[in-house]
This record gives sequence, structure tokens and C-alpha cells, in this order.
Amino acid sequence: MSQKVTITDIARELNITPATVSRALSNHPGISDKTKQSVQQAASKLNYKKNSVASSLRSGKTRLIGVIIPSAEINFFGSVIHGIEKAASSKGYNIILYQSNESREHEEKGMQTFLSARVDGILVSPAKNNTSCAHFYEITERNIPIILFDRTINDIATDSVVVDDYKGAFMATEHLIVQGYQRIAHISGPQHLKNFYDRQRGYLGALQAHKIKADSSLIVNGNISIESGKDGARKLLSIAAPPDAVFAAEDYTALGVISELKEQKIRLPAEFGVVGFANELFGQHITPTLSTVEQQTIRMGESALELLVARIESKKLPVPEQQKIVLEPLLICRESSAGKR
Amino acid sequence: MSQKVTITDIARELNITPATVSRALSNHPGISDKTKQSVQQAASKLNYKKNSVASSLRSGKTRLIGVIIPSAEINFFGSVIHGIEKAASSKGYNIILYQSNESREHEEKGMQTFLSARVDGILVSPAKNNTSCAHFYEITERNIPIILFDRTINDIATDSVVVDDYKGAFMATEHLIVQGYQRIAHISGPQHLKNFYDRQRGYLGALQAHKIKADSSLIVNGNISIESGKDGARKLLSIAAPPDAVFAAEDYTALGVISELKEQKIRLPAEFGVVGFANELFGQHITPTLSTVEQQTIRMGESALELLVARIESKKLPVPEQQKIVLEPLLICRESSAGKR
DNA sequence: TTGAAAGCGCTAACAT
DNA sequence: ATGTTAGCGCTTTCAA
Repeated sequence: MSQKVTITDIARELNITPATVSRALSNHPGISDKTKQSVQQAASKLNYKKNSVASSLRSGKTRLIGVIIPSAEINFFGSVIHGIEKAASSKGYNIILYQSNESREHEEKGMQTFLSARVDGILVSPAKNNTSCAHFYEITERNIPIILFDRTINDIATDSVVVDDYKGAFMATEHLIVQGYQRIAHISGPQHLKNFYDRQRGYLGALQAHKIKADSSLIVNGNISIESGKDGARKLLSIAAPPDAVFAAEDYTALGVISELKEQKIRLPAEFGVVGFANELFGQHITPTLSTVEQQTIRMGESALELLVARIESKKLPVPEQQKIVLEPLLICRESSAGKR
Repeated sequence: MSQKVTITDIARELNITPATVSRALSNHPGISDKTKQSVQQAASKLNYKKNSVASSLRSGKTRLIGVIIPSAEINFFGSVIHGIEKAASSKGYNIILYQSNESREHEEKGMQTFLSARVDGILVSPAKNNTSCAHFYEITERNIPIILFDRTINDIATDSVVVDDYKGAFMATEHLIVQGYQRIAHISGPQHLKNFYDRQRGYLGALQAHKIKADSSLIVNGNISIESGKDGARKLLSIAAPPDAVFAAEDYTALGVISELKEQKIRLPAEFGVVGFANELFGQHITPTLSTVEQQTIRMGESALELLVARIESKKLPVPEQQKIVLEPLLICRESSAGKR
């Protein structure tokens, strides 16, 4: 049982004090190279592993970062997590993962857990029906840096990393216009989420930029699901002057639209164009392949983590301004919007 | 700054000792209800948050579980993580996530980190080129429970949770036989990974069970990609006696097969049947929809976590036998194998 | 039912 | 360049 080797054991072995061992191991400047070496040797000989729990208790730093996402099952978040963990690892931080499952209650519970675990900072993508944000203040009051990613909440002053939803939606809609589609509809996402609100604005902005009058009968509310895409498409196709293209608020909705169009024997992209948002993996494998907007998920994770670490490590410096990193979206043109014929 | 409220503060407030507060908060049997109540009250009044770092140091339990996966970006693992975290959360454990990126070195580094963080247990899906396993022994020697999931390593005696790849492949192949396809081919995955080796065995087993002689010209090596599916299909269609069905080692390979068949104007499923493996999301959205084998990813995560927690919490009991949980695969029949006509 | 006292393993201020 | 000392906040014997 090589279980309980401590710095005291190393100290005894070398006839020095635990303090010296501690300093040697953390490469303290005022320790002789000779001592450092012998400590290293003894440490690996005894198979010593630093007890970070004790270290954290004493130093007040855990090098732990709490991350809250709606669900790891959603591809988008898995991908962001990849970016976060990769960056964290390279900076010597570890991440604790918590899923809110889109429930505000779980989200709060996660924050409590993080508070209790004394994480050095928190990264969160809030649950979608999250209106109030008292639990965020509890974190900031305690002086723990917190950064929102992907989804932000308007009335809260924290750093954030998001993709430019307006611009992405603008590009997607403009693309449909350029491809020759005439009446372009939009199936939205929940408007209380800024992302979807911005995407709708981007859609409207593109129409306006091309002098196309917006038509409210061409905007249908959706809720981020295949079903709402199908429903939306059905509704849109039943109106007096139906559209010949849809910009969907995200890929699953777009998938529903395509599915409904197929059932109604409407040919894509010759008769009808579709663009989604998110660049979910399935998009390049369905028929027709789905045009969409890439959100740079991994970059988002990396940026969020780097910003957070900067906050953590500069706590004593004069507090810098609130930061908002906005990533550029990327339009990905595939078959579903290849042009009207 | 409500930062540093400790049990001592609560004790002072109520004129009792920290020990009593500690006991009251952890619902110790020998504390009067009256005291428990007043402690609860004072705690929430002062906005006390237990310092789990201190608690862990003293008690030797962190309620932290280390999880190592190849990459959170891979859908399959995201889904397993979802199951793990969900189950962990409900049992009061937190998970630390680490990605190996299929590198053995990273995997080792992750384990060292976990050792240092004094996690109560470890869940790992080993990197794919992981032959040696010295780093696993370092964990077991320290008496920390470790459980492998999805991927296992033969010569190591730990618990594991996997899906029955043999059976899934058997069912898929048998399904094609029952549907009336006559010459069934297999495009495999890397054979040094046990999962794919077992799937090939399952394919052979089903043929044998139905008294069909295996034909080595009908087995093509693939590498888990759309391209290898296309290449494989091309190769198979060019031989003297081409097959009329393919069981592909996983869904992307199957997708490649379908794509190649379409190009060659071969009709699915009337002339040719295809079944994949993994139940990737895109399967139900391509044309034709893809028959496949569901691996129960979330269940896998939940089972792995539950088994681990059982190990953690029963450490003092006589050590039970090595456990190997094998999840039942689920055949999902869709259009791509609807039968020959 | 509660209190007193010790200590988990480490770090850091102060001393030499 | 190293030693001394104290203590982070909690849990847990042992005692009352």
C-alpha cells in the first residue's frame, strides 16, 4: 500500500523539513538545485503523489473549473466541452462537468456544488427557460469569475463568448436570396433566448438589405425540434402565398422541414431551398445534404476557457472591463440550397 | 463578502461547538432535532456553504469520480457522458472529465491528475492504440476502483461495461438473411479493437447458424469512415459473384455503402440490403432510412457509474468477483433492409 | 446529547 | 538556502 506517502515522508528520508520539500516540489526560486534534485528523486522513489486536496485547502486555489451545460448528449455542447477540456488541460486546470438538462433547478444545484467544491471559476451555458438569474449573483458576489458561453442573459454583467448569430442568420438568408429563391420564410427558436432572437433579426436584416418586404405570415415560431420543423413547414405550405425557401433557426428544425417537404413530394433544392444553423454532424449525411452555419464550437470552448483563466489569474489586478468575445460564423453551402431551377 | 462562513461562525452564533454543528449538518443520529433545526436556520441565514475541500481532506472521501474518454466530440462518448453524469448527480457524486485524444500519454496524465485529486473512483474508455496497461495497475494498487466501459483490454482484471457486439452483429446479419438477401457481405472495422473483431465474429456466427458458408471474398477491411464504405462497396460489386447485402461494422461505413449503391443505380432495399451499427442520429434521416444496432449509450454510462459507486461504497466488505456487465444490443429495422423483391 | 482536542497534508509568513 | 510554526475547515475519537 503505497497509498499514504506525504511530503513528511520525503523530508524524513532526506533529513530536511517538509517545508523545504514543498518548496522544492513547486520549484521555489530559493531552493538549491541540489536539494531540488534529491527531493525529486526521493519523491519518485517513494512514488509520491501530491495531495491536491490538502494543497487546495491551504492555498485556497483548487485549479478546478466548473462547467454547466444543458446536456452532453447534444452534439454542439459535446464539441464545446472538447474545446474547454483541451484548453484547460494545457493550462493545468481540471474541469468538473454538470448537466442542467435545461432545468433551472439543476443549474442552481450545480452552482451550489461548485461553490462547495471551491472551484476557481465557472463556465455556464444557461438553461433555456432561465429568466431570473439570482443564482448568478451569488457567484459573482463571492468573487468567483463566471463566463457565459453560447447562450447569454441580457440583464447580467458577466463576460461571455458567443457566435455572431445575427451575422450568421444574415449570411444564411442572403445566400438563399442569391440562389434565386423568392419567398423566404423563417422558422424561429424561442425568442427569449438571445441567440434565436438575433437569428430572427439577422433574417429580417438580410431581407431588408435586399429590399424585400418582410411578411409576418412567413415567420413561424418553433422550439428547436424536428417536430417544430415539420409543423412549421406544414403551416407555411398551407398559406395563400407559400414560401419557396426556409431559413430554420437550427439544424433539427431544418431537418423537420426537409422531412415534411419530402412527404409532400416537393423537390429540394430545385423547388425549395433550406438552410439550417449549427452544422450538426448529420447535415452532411442526409439527402439532400444540409446547408448550414458553422458556429466554431471548439474555438468557443477554448476562448471561454482562456478568458476564464485570465480572469482567475489576474484577480488582484484592477478589474478589467466586461468582455464579450464574438466569434465569426461560417456559412456552409451544401445541396439543400443549391438554387432554384 | 459572505465568502468565509465556516461552521465555527455558526457555532459562535448559537453558542455551541463546531463539532455539534458538523454533526447537525450531516444529520448525525445523536443530535436533538431542536439543535438540528437551529443549526439549519443559522446556516442559511449566514449563507453557509460547506467547504468540501476541507471535508475531503479530513474524511478521505472526495465524492469525485474521474472519467477518461477519447474525445467529448465523438457523439457516442458525449452520450455515455450524459448517462454517467446524470447517474452521478443523482447519487451525489461529481465527475471530473479528461480527454485522452486517443493518446496513451494523455491517458496516463489523466490518471496521475485523478490520483492527485484523490478521486474516489475512475471510469475509463481506453485510447485505441493502448496495448500496455501499467498505468492501470498503479490505480488498482492504490485500491481505487476502476471500471472500463465500451472498450476493454483483455489482460487486465477490472470490472467493465460493454455492449454485446457479437450478439448485435449476429442479429443484424440474421435479420438480412431473414429478409431474403442471399449473399451477405461484411465491411469490417479495425480488427485490433475488440468491438470490431467481435462484430466480425457475430457476422460469421450468424452465417454459420443458418448453414451459409462464409466466403472470404465477401469480407472487406474498412476503417470506420464513409470512404471505406464506398470503397468497400465498389470492391464488393466488382467481384465475380457480388453480394446483395452488406452488414457494415458501423453506421458511417453503411452510409458510404448506400451512397455508392445510389451512384451505381442499385435500388435499396429491393435489390440490396444494408445494416449498420451504432444508431447514429443521421440514420433515421437519410434515404432510405438506415437499419442499425442500438448500443444503449446512456444505459452504458449509467451502469458504469452505478457499478463504480457500488465498488466505492462497499470497499470494506469482502471484495466481490470481477464484474462484467454486458448490455443487450437492440436491432432497429428501418427501410434499408426492408427485404428483397 | 454535546464538548474538547487532535489532526488530515499541505503552504506561507517569519525567522535564521 | 532552509527551518519553525501555525493553521486552512472540517470530522472524529474520546470523554463527560
